[in-house]
Amino acid sequence: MELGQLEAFAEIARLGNVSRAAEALSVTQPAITARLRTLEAELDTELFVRGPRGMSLTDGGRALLPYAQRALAQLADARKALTDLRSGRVGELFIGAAPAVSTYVLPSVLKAFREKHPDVRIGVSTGHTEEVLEMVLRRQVQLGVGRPIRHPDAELIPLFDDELLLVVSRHHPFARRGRVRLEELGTDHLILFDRSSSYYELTSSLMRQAGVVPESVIELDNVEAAKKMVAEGLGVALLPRMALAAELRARVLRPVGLIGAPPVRRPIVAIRRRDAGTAIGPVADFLALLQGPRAR
Amino acid sequence: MELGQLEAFAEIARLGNVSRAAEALSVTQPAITARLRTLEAELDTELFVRGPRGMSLTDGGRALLPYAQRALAQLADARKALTDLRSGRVGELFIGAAPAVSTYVLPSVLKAFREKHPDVRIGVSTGHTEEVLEMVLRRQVQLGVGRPIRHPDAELIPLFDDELLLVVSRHHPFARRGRVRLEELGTDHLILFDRSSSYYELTSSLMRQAGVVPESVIELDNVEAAKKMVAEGLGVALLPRMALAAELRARVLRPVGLIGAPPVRRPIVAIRRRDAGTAIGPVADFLALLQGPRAR
DNA sequence: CGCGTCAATAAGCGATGGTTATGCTGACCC
DNA sequence: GGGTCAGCATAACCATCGCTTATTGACGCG
Repeated sequence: MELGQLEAFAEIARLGNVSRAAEALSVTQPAITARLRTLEAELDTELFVRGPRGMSLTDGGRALLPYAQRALAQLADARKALTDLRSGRVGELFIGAAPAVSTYVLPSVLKAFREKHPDVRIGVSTGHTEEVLEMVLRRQVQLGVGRPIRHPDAELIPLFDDELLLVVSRHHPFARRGRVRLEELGTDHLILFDRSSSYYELTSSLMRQAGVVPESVIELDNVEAAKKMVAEGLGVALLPRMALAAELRARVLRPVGLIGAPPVRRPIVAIRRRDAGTAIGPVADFLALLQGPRAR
Repeated sequence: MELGQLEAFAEIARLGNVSRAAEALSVTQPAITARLRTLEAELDTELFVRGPRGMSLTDGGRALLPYAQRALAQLADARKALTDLRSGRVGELFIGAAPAVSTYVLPSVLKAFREKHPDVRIGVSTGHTEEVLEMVLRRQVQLGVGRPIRHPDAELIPLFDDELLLVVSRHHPFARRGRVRLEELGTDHLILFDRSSSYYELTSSLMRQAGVVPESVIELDNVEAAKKMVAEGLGVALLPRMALAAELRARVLRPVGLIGAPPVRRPIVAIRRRDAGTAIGPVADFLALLQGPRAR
C-alpha cells in the first residue's frame, strides 16, 4: 500500500475515470492503471467496476475510500503544520528568563515578536538563572535567557553583553564630569540592589579590590527602587545597563565612566537543551530578535 | 513523502534508535537512514537530533509525529476494514425482497446468516418485484430477490425454482390418491390468492387452457388465509411451494400431483446492479446461502 | 459500420531504494 | 589516556519498480 496508489485510487473515485485521474496527477494513464492494479492485488479486493463509461466504486472501494482520504488529509495537514511551524507563524514560544531580562529585555522584544507572529502562543516564566536552567532541562520552556551557566545537556548561545553602569542623578556633581576614578566613590553613598543577584557579588568585589569603603550603603531588593533613589539624589549605584534604557533616554539618570576600573560586563545567553537540535519556527525567530542589535 | 519514510520516522521516534527501527522494520540500518534523510530533505526540516546515544525528536519531529501516526493508523484500519468486509464479519446487508420471499424464505436464511455474522447490520424491504428492482437500481438495497425482470443495469442471478403446488386438506379425497387430473378440479372449490401476485395469472391461464371451470372460486389477498381455508376444507389451492414448507412438514396440508399438466415453475433470482462488481463480504455470503440447497 | 473513448497490455529505460562494507564520532572503561 | 563499543553516515553496487511511449482491445454512438 503506497501513497501514490492511494492518491490514484482517490482521484479515480473522485473523477470516475482513469485518464482524468492520470491527468490530474500529471502522469500517464498506464501509470495510474498500474497503481490501481497493484493496490487491488495487495488488498485482494476489486475496488472499481470497469464499466464502458469509466470506473465506479465497488462496495470494497466504497469502504476503503474514507480511510484513504483521511490518511491523505493527515499528510496534507502534516505538511501544512510543518511549514507553519518553520515560518514561525503559529506554534508556541515558552521562555524562562532571569528577572532583569524578564523585566527590561523581554517586553520590547516580545512586542516586536508578536507583531510578526500574532498567532503564536507566548509564555514567560521568571526565575534566577539556576531555575531557568531547570525549566529548560525539564522542557517546561523551550528557551531560557540568563547568565551563562554550565550543564552538559545545555547549550549556551551568546546574546549580548550586559554591563554594570555607574549612574547618578542629573544634579550629582559626577553628572557633569562624565567620568570619575573608582576611589572617588568612597566619599559617596552607594546603593546596592538585590543581594541574591549575581551583580551584588561583582559590585562588592570591585569595591573591595579597589579598597574603597563607601560612606554608606543602602541595600534594596529591586532595581526599580534603586533607580528611584539614585534619581532622588540619595546616592550613586552600579546597575545593569539593560535596566536603565528608559531612564538614560529620558536623561533622568546619567551614566558616569569609571577610570582605572575594568568595565564590569556579564554576558547574557540563551539556554537550550542540546538535544533540541537547531531552533526552528517561533523559537528561531525569537532567538534572531534577541541576537539582533535592537535587543537589550 | 512516502509511507516507508513515515513508518521509519515513527519507529525511530518510538525506539529512539535507527538500528532498532531498522530491525523492527526488517531492513538494514542504512536503508532507514536514507529514508529519514530524504524525508527530512523533502520537508526541509530536521526531525531528529543525532546524539551520541541515539536520536531524539526536534520540535519539528514532535509536530510531525502525531500526523504520521494518524495517517499510518488510518491505513492499518483500512486494511482491517477491508478484510472484515471480505470476511463478511461486519458491514451491512440490505435486501429487497418480494413478499413471498420475504415471508417464507428470508427468515430461515437470515437466521443462518446471523448465526455466522452476528455483527452485520441487516435490513429487509418488501415489495413486488418491480419495486425490488427499483430499490436495487437506486442503491437502497445491495441485493434484490424476486422473479426475473430485465433491465440493462441489472444482473440476475438464478437462485432456485419455485413451483406452484396443488394442496388440499388432510381429509380431502385427493389427499389419499396423491395425484389427480387437472380436469378433476372442475368439481371442486378453488381458492386463489393475491390478484396482484404474478401467480394469479399463471393459475388462471392454467385453468383456462384446460377448459376447467371450478365449482366456485374464493379470492384472497394473502397466502396465510388461503392456507388456513384449505386446511379447513373449504377448497383446494395452487400455492407456491416455498410458502408451504411448514404445513407440509406438519402434514396439515397435503400436496397433490397434477396429471397431464406441466409443472408450473417460476425461477427466483437475485438482482444486483451490474456496476457493483463481484459481490464481496456480507452480500457474497448471503448470496451463497440463498444458492445453497437448504434455501427455500 | 466506422469512429471515438477509455482501459489494458507490452516493451524499454531510468530512478529509486536496498544491500554490504566501511568510516567516523563520542562515550565509557580500565 | 588509549582502546573498545555503540551508533549513525557514507560509498559502491545492484535489483527492482514504476514511469513512458506505443499499441491493442472492448464498447457505445452517430
